[in-house]
Amino acid sequence: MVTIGDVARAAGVSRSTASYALSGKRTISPEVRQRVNDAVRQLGYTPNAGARALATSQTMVIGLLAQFLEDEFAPAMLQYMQGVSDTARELGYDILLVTEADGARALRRISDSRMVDGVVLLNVAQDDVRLPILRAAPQPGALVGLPGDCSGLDVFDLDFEEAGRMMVEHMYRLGHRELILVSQPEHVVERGGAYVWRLQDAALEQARLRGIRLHAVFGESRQPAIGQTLHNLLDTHPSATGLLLNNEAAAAALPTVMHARGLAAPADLSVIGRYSDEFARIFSLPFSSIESAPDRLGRMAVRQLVRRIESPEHRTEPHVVRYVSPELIDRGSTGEPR
Amino acid sequence: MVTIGDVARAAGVSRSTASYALSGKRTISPEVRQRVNDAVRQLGYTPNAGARALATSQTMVIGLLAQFLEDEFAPAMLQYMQGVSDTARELGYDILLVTEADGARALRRISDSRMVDGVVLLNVAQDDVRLPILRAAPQPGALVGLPGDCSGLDVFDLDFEEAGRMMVEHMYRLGHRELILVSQPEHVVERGGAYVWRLQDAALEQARLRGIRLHAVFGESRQPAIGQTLHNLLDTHPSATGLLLNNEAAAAALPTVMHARGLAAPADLSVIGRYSDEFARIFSLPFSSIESAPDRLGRMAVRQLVRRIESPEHRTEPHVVRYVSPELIDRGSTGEPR
DNA sequence: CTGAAAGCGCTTACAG
DNA sequence: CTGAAAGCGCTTACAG
Repeated sequence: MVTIGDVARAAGVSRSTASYALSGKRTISPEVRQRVNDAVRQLGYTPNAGARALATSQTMVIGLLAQFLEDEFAPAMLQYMQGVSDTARELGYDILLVTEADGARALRRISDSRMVDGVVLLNVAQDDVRLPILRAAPQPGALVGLPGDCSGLDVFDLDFEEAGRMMVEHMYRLGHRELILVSQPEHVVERGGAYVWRLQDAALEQARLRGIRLHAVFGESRQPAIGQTLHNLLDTHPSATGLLLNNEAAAAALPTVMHARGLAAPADLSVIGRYSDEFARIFSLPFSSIESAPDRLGRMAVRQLVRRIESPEHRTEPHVVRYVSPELIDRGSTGEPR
Repeated sequence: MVTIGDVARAAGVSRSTASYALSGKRTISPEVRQRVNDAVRQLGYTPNAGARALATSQTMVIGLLAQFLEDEFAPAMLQYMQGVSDTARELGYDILLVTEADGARALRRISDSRMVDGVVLLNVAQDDVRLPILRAAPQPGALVGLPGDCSGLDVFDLDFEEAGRMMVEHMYRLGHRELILVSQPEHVVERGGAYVWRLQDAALEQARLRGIRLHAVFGESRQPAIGQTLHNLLDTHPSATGLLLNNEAAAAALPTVMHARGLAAPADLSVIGRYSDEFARIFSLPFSSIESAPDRLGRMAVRQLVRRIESPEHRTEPHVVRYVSPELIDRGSTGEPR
């Protein structure tokens, strides 16, 4: 391989001068700079990443810990990953993707071996076993998803409480007085998926305030089970006039279920989901929804992470917990109760 | 950070002995080995990846080049990525995920800087601009998807020709004589997505052999456009009794379309798709389908790549082009024509 | 404005 | 069975 020594020789300068000419970290005479640049182009020189990492203690790589959990809706994950990956590249970083089931072990491995300058965690649980490891790590970390204890880490998440209130309030204003809320599977709750109960508790509280009957249930994340569950719910609560979905699989299944029952939204049933616009487009979901903004959350997490990585001042700044405000995208699926 | 020097000091041996004790590359007395292992545990030593890479010219990282193209169905991509990622980890490798739009540039960057020991390319096109770069690279490469020129690379793909023949032949045997084939969008063809015409051409040829009328069209990869296209097709060819889908979005849209038209499979229309079983489960697609085996293809690509990376003999072995034989998974959506 | 040298943390011939 | 030393390819104080 061609090294900086080769470049230096070709340009007739020392290795240090070649290095400085490339980094711009000290003033170099224009002629020398030109000779070095020419040599680089001619020889096709690219710095060896491992050597540079060893010398600078910077890898220019960000670790992305994603878990593909059986009971969560995999396609939704992809959008977070894209937001993280695209933003990282814009800022000059590559992504080390880790999908190991044992996230704690994986995190320790990439952190201890100094493969990464920082870490983004997806699928963060209430009492996530990866957090103590990340806090003790020399690299900064950013989370997408709210854990019970946010100390020592930057946290980004949708404001699920506000999302729950917003769903209920929106229906309330339209005149609805009995609603059904379908959340993610109970497994997700048991595993500590806080967003499930954050939205649900807030929705229940808001319903209580408004005198609304709200039937809150956990639904499967797979077809066709979730479709059957939706049928059962509509059978069991015939007087409910609105449906709230904090469950992508349920949203994807609902069109077929409504078709089968001869229901139209909003004429027969008002519907609000919670998913990304991209998701809505791919699956042509005709329901108004709270935007979950996965790309934006991934982007925010990386931005903050890189800020901490690159500047000592930011490194020691207090950590942030930042909520993305939910936004209701109107796709015309809500109206007055039938 | 704790280095092998710290370990050596704690164990009372030289750094080289500590290194050998850990690698097992020469015989070490049991007591010394024990002392070294104890020191490692006590100090929490993990080798620095950059330093090791510099010394060994091995990074234990595999590059994964994936492109999220507007006109392809993103969720399908995730399954290839999982197959690659899981297999890599099993074999001791991490994944550098690159999703840059300019794949050629990205490939040159990670290859030239020696960030990876090998590369897996997804979304390979007929005349893929990344291939010449990969052939010239010092690292071996494996492709998922068949390009026009396979020289110098290991290639893995579903046998789309056989898949096309199989779809037609299956319908023929059931008595069908007029079929519709919906492929991916024409953009995909123009970009060089060979699998589209490989399946289509083979299907057309088989139809010709069997005296079947086959209407082959390109369909959108997005909702609701693809739904409308399906409606139009069924309107235009009322005497067609079978539908073949080489288009995930079409498969996802079809249940709703059939519902809207009051059609049932296979009573009114026989249907065969081409997608993964995982995909079928997530979206509850009730159609028989040719298994596209993304996890298996990702797995095969990584296995072969690692074989080349790790052994000089395999390194120089002739390259392989390996097709996964299509398998028809019967979900009961085909029968005699109405 | 430039060069010689040390050092990052490993591995691995070379010597004993 | 073990140690001292060289070297992987960079960067960056230290000197001039």
